[in-house]
Amino acid sequence: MQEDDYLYHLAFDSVIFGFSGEKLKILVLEYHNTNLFALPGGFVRQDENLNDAVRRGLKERTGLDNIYLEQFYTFGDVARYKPEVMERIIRANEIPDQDLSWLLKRFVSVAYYALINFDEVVPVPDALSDSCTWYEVDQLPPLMLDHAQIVQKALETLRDNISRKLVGGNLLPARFTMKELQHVYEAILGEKLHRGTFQRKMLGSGVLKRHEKQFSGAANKAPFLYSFE
Amino acid sequence: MQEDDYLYHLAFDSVIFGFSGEKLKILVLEYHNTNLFALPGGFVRQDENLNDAVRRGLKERTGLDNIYLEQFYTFGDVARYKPEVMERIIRANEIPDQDLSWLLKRFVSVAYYALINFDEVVPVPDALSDSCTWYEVDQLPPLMLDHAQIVQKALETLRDNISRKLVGGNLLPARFTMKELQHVYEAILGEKLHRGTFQRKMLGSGVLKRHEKQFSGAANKAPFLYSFE
DNA sequence: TAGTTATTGTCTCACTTTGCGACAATAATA
DNA sequence: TATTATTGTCGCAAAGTGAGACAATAACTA
Repeated sequence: MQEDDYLYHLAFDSVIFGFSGEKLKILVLEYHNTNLFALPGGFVRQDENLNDAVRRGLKERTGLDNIYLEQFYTFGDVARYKPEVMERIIRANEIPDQDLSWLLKRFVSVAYYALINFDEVVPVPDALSDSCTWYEVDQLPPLMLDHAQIVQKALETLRDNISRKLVGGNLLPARFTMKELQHVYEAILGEKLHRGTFQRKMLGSGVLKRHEKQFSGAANKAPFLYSFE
Repeated sequence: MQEDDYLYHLAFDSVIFGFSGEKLKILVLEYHNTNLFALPGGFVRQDENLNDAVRRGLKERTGLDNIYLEQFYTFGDVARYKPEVMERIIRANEIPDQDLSWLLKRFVSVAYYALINFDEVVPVPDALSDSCTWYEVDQLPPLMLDHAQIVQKALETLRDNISRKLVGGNLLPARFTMKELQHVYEAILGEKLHRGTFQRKMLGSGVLKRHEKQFSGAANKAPFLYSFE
């Protein structure tokens, strides 16, 4: 990690959403020996597209390519510049001698949210972190800097987009039941939806393909499986 | 304009919308002796919030404070880095000796759109430009770098937001007729709207206050004036 | 002064969308 | 064969939307 490899003053942060146990979750890093929690993020190489840098970061944390990804806001307040926090992280890691002063400068951060299939992922911490772990969005640890605000805005944007873009399926496996899809919507919107109305609207949208039934072994009618497109 | 005053690699661009003659227009700069057209933009000072930098830029171009302003995307492709363009602008201006090499580096640009009342503004070019002029959005001159793409995305975002945020009034004087408001919507959406339906929806939203009538001198029923909130 | 004209505010009517309950179908169990 | 929980779908009422119609009206015309 050298000074000249990256664009000064510019970072990115990713709010990586997953869905499990009927709850919406995001990935959070914990830095070594600091008790600091943060969103996965990174820096942009001199010769790298911003979007590609974010995809590179996602690949490193999740192992996945081809993730649904959307940029939603760029955070550029002076108040988010707290060099003592970065210093604490660097110190705690006893990084070998090199010029890290560029890391102590002010950063503007471009924020993205990603939607991934929880089951496909084994999260990997970055070099400075002990862990990369799923947290329910309403039970997050205290996040450093303005990362709680970033999560908040990601959630708002996701809520605005969920009905307009039919994007909820990215949080599920390739095939899923209507009930599972409804649970995703309910977790994102934070409210119960009417079963009949939900099913009617989804089927009416024309983007769902119906497949064979899923026989779960339960003593009741088996649901169809669906996929998008 | 010194190197250390500004954040490296970071710029902003503003798509400033106005409405006149039933057309949607934006402000475009033309640089001295270059035949280059560009969006108004600028750089962020070391001790300045990103949003404040954009407001500073708007104030300089339009003279207005308290502008309706929204960040909509950050453009960070490597392809938008074309040092020869910036070099051409600098050369054409015969700027006195100082270190301008930072201007020749790659920039990531945060884009905003603003909505202003056309009649309140006398556009002011910046130091490098001959003019700052209104252009109809569908009759723009060829814009440098990726600025045409930025305008396109601004328009899409504005279209998405117009119905959700009741934001159209920012393009009109404090008091306006229902017909004028409808023309704003039609210009943004690019389609004709039904008069009765539009009026019903606007009045039903509850955010319009009705004032005295406007007697234009025409041989017909005079319309009411409205304001927002 | 009375008729004319263009525009405005509102209404009606049909059609679509949405919220919500109900009912038959069905997979496994008793 | 009856029972139970869940699913797919339907029906109905309420709300929202698109499009035409009509009376009201400001100024002009004869």
